[in-house]
Amino acid sequence: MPQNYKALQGFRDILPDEQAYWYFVEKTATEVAQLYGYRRIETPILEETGVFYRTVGEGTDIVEKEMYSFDDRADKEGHRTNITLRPEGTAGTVRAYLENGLFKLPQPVKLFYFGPFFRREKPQAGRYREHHQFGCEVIGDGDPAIDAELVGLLYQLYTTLGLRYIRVNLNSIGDSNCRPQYIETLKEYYRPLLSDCCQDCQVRFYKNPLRLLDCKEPQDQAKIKAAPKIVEYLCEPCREHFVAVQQFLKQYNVPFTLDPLIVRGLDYYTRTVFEFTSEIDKLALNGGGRYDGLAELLGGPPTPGIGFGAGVERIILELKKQGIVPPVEEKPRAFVVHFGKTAELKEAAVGLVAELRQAGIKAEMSYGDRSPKAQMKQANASGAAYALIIGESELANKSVSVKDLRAGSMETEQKQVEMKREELLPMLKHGH
RNA sequence: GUGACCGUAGCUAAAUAGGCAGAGCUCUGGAUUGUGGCUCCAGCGGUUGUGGGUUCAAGCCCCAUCGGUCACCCCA
Repeated sequence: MPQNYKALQGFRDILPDEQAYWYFVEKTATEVAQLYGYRRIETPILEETGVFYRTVGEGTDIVEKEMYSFDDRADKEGHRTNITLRPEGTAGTVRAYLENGLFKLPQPVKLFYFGPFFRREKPQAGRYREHHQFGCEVIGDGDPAIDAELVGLLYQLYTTLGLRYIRVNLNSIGDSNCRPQYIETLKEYYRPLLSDCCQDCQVRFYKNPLRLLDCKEPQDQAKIKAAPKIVEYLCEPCREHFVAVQQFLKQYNVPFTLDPLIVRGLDYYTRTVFEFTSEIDKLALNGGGRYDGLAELLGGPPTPGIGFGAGVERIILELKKQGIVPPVEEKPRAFVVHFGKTAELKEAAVGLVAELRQAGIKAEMSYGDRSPKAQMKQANASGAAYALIIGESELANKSVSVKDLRAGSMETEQKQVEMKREELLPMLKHGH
C-alpha cells in the first residue's frame, strides 16, 4: 500500500481489538484504588525539564539520554523554556501537590493516575518509547502503614485481574543519613575486586554503586553474594520503619520476599523500595518506593511521600501469557435490516435504530444499501441477538419482522415473528 | 547506545539449488428476484520495507538504510 508515514520507533497504535485488555486493567485498577481511598489526578504530559532533572537524578540514564526534551517556542522576551515529555509520574504529581496547595488538605493525600510516559529507549519485550503506567502516590505522611497499604493495593489489583505467579520483592535503601555511609562501605568492599569485575560494573562503581548489586554477569555473582547489604547498615529510624512496614504487610496477607539486592534506579527513592515481578519471565510489572526528600528538591517543605508506577503494557502482556481474557465487548442487541430500496424503507430503518439507541438498546444497521442477503450476513457477523427486518409489508403493517439469530440453523426452524412496533421495545429490553 | 535474528496482500504465511510471486483467513459480490451461520464460485488486495549493487535473470546473493522481535544497558 502506498503510504508515507509509519508510527515512530517504539510508538504504536492501540487498536479496537486490543482495547478490551486496556479497559479491563483501567477499570479494575480504578476500582481497587478507590476501594483504598485513592482519588484520581491528571497532570500535564509536558513539564519544565527541571521538574525531572534533579528529582529523577542527573546521573540516571533517564535524564541523561532518554528524555524527550526540547526548547519551547520563544515568548515575547525571546526566552525559551526547555520542556520535557514526562518520563515518569511521581515528580509531576509532587509538583502538582505543592503548586495546588494540597498540603492544606487532611494528610496524607492519596492519588492515582493513568498516563502515557516517554523514554527514548530501545524497544524490547514490554518496553516502548511511549508506555502507560497506572500509578499511586501518597504524599504528606511517612507512616509505614502506608508503605504496606500500597503493596497491599498492588497485590489486590493483580489478584483481582486474575494474575498468578507474582513475586513481591521488598527492600529498604535507607535515607540520606545512612545510605552515603553504606555506599562507602560497599565501595570499599568492591575496590580491591574491581579489576575482576565485568565492564558494566567498572562503570557502575563510579556512576551508581548501588547498581553493582544488580549485575547479572555470572562472574560477579559471588562478589554480590558476599557484599555488605544495605539492610545491615540502616540507621535506627530507617531500620524501625522497615520493620514496621513488614509487620503491617503481614496484616495484608501479601506473600513478600525480602530482597537485599533490589535498588531502584531513580535518585529520589528513600527507605522502602519494592517491585513486583512475574515468576514466568522475570518481567518487572511495577516499581515503587518512598521518596521522602523529593518535595524539597522541587522547592517545597520537607514532605514524606511514597508511590509506584505499574506498567500497563507489561500487565497486559502478563495477562496474555497467563491466558486471562478480559470481559468481551457487548454485542448489539439488534441489527436492523431493510429489504427494498425505497427512501421510505431506509428512513424507517434509520428511525428504528435511532429509537432503539435512544432507549438504551445497543443497535446496529447496515449502511450502503446492500442486498437483503448481504444485510443478513452482516447482521449475523455483528453477533446481534436479533435481526429486525423492515420490508414493504412490515412498513404497511407498522410492524417489524424479528428473527432470532442466536438459536439453531435456519433449516430446522425459522424463528421469525412479525411484531408490532410498540411490542418491540419491551421485548428487546426484557426478553431473553 | 551494543549485539543476535527477522521484514512477501489488512492478518497468517508458501515459493528445490537465483528462473512467470501462489494460497488460507478477512472483506466485497454471486449460487433463479425479501432472509444469516455450513458449502461452492468469483472479485478486490503485492513495485516482496526502502535505496543501491552483482547477474541474461533477484523475494532469494552483497552493501546501506528504515522498521520489527529478543537480549544487554536501563527501567514500568
